[in-house]
Amino acid sequence: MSKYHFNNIEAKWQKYWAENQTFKAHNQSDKPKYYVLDMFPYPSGSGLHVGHPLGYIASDIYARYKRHKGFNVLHPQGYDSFGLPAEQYAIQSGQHPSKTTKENILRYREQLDRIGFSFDWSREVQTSNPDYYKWTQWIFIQLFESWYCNKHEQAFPISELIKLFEEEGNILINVRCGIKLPDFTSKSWNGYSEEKKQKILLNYRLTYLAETEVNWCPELGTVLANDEIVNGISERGGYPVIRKKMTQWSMRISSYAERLLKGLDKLDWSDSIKEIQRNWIGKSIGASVMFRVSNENQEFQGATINTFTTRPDTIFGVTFLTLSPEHELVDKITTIEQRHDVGKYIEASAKKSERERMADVKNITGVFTGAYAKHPLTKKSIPIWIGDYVMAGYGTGAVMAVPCGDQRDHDFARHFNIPIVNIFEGIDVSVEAFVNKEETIITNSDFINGLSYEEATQKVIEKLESIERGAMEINYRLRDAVFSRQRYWGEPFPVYYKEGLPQMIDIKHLPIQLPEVERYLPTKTGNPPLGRAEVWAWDTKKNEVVPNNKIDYKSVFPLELNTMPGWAGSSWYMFRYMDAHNKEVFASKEAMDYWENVDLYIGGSEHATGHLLYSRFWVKFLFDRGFLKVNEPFKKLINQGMILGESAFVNRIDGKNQFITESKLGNLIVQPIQTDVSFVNNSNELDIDAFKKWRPEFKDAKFITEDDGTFKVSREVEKMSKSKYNVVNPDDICEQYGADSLRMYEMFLGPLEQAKPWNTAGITGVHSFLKKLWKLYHNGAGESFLVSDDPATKDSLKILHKTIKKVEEDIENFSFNTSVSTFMIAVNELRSQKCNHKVVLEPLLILLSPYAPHIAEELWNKLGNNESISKAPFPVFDEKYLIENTKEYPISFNGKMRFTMELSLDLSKDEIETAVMAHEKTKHYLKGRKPDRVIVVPGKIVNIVG
RNA sequence: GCUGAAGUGGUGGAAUUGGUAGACACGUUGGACUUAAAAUCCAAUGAACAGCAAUGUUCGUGCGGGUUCAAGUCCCGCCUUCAGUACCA
Repeated sequence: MSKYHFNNIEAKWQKYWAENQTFKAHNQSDKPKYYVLDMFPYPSGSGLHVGHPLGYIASDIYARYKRHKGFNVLHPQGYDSFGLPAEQYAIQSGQHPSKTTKENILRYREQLDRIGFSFDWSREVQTSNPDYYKWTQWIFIQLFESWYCNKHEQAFPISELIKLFEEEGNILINVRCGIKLPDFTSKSWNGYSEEKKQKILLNYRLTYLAETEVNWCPELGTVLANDEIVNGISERGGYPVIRKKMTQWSMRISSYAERLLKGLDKLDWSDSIKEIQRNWIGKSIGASVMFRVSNENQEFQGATINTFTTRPDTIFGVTFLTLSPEHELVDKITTIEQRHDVGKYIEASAKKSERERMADVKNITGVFTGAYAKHPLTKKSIPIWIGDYVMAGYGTGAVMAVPCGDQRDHDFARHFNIPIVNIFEGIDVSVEAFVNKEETIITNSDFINGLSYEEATQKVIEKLESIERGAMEINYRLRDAVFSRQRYWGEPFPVYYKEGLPQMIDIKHLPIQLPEVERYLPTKTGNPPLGRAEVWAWDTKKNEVVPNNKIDYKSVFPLELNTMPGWAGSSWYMFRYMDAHNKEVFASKEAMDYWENVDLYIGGSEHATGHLLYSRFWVKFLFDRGFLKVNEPFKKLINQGMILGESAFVNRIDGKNQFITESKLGNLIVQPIQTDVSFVNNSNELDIDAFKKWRPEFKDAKFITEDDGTFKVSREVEKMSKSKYNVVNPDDICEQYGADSLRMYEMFLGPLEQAKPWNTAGITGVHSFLKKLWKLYHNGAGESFLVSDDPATKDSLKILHKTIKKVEEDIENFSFNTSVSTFMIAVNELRSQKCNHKVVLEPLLILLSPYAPHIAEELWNKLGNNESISKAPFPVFDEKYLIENTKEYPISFNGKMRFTMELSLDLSKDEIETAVMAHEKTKHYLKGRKPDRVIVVPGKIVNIVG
């Protein structure tokens, strides 16, 4: 038992940590608190590959470091266990998603345990667990029971809104909510039926049921949120997405747009991720401008088209209006002559999928409505067009077109021969629009002639406000988030329907558990899978879920058939860890007061516009309603980069079952066949026999090899994925090299936030470092433990303190990669000094233990310590060991470095100069010349010029 | 198009923030040990030129300029790659 048997050591300490609950966090402590969190994984069927633990290793290093630094550290882990893949698998296999999920979680746990994380598993959460989603449902109800007041920039209980309606109607409230509903007085409110009141209230609630245009994915049979679509196709599966009108639950995240934007300034997140969120929220300041319709159709004379513009200064350049095809007034204002063309155009554009519309950007299409509107300032009549370059979802779905100042308006005007009016001094706009607002001088524009963009904008807004035809307005790109999914494996809504109106189930009766279904597909009538459940009705007398055949619409009502999206459970889980088993509340006040929010959050940047935005929204809402003390979930965020795989390809000669080695490819036409990377060694040589056995069609394949008989593959770096056969399993690495090697190597690969390719061959470097470390604590042959109590040499102490300083700085800066190098250098130097002194070797283990906890625990134990190394305080850096009397000064001539010279540190500037000029080598380089001047930067450099 | 990040040996990547570019590791080559392999250890390794040699000289951080005694690092102008986003008015 003297060699470095990492497998035994690692198993031993993992067992020890579990049995002693070494990493259990307590909700009370004299120590300062620190909360380190990973984005919890979705437990997929393929298990973990070496890329997944990267962020977990980083957070584990930091958590362990903080413990050494005397913090009470909360470092939990759990599973985001609702989601599409388990359900897709259930559809194919008929197996219940909960079964698959449970199996996958077990497998994940095994894999995670093997890497030696310091998670407090007693706080584990699973979003698909009813004890957990009870509170997801509870939050949903709270959102339903709340409205947002812009005046106070805060959410309030809906009961207060009802009180306001009873007292003053909704006229002022609408202004405060930014909602456009017919006004009513308190008197008429009080006279409304209960049903009408409920319908009105739905327009104010923070989660609401509404017919909205949604992204429908026919292949997946569900709607998708904007962030679940990439390039017009679904993020999962890559299926086409079309626009469809459906009644859906939505979250009024748009109410929080301004606060979500402002809150970013105070967060310690990377600039890039903040910028992504800022762009996604997409604030633009401009004005609304109203145009009255004035067509011959008497009935709609006086209808008003509201437009949004960021360039009010260009208002005198307006020559037409464009409405989106979906605009509500299109139908009303179109003249009888134009009705046919308009109808055809709308039909055609509705058929286009999101993707086609995007691909079609260069094609200018549109149609004239026949109607005209009056310009609010010039009173001129301008035509109203329809064009699908105007989006229904942004602004008001209508634009005032200024062809001289906007390229799209310009293109449209030229295509349809609409006049272009120039309002820019000294600019030619006949070929393209002039869009540089900073250099604008306005002309041809009545009272704003000669003004700059800012001045003109302000004057125009003032004018429009005075004649009540517009106002300053702020618009956000951020849309309300669709919250319904037509799927089985998600949180059921705590909602039943009475007379077509949604009713919340009292929170006393939560959770509403997912019902059993026979199959996981939509019903024949197109209802979601929950439509197949036979026990899915709500009995308002018994307050429980009962069979559907009991529905009488008097006391038993049908339940909601949709389920919640994946981001529901992940939007608040960071608070559940604080008090994971609480049955009364989602987490106790004491626990939340103590832990506050996450100090350090580590996860991928792909969640920038999804999870990271939604959870900020929910936290702000829970804060408003007094359920939370904090209004941001994550103080500091680190986005770890992806670890990529190195795929291998064998090249098949076109049309033949014959493969050719890399170097002989020449100009041959070949098809690269992706092959399993386990058949390929470090020199890119293919194991031909393994490859032949892999697939029956390759059994008789012929191989044109290199001259030495080997066959070389082509390689390419891409995402690690089962379908690319380039997955490396962390279990295999642990088996062969140990978890400590895996942990250190993942850190060593490169900067945490950067994407980098995995190369198993390189792991021997850190692995042999650990072996050398082991030998440092044993006698030369690595036979017996040998650490001396003698005082250490000055040089050894210097190495130790250099290492303390560097490692501490590195961890604080999350430069874990350079720390690993620091350890390697330290161990090499200590070995060359034959250092075996406890005073040096003991602190070294504490430094190393966040990175390689198992070997550190083992050696720590061998040094005679009975407690886990994780309880040891971080070594204190002492500068006195690094102070030197002399220093190597670089001496350069004309900026070119020539040699170094050892000089005493207490020399003055002049003394250094004298010493340098007297040096033999200086004379050699000067070759008798006299220098123009000598520059001495004390402590740094001497430069001789001339 | 817009926004953000980044370009350094054969490879992954260092560089105290303006001060000896290429740390550390992989790979490669040579050597030691061994019957052999594995393991381990040692040495060399940016390029070019000169020299038997120690060594020396020149070039070198995407490209072109600039500031400075001194630039991978700062400034100006480009190029390329990656990521996010997009008829957003």
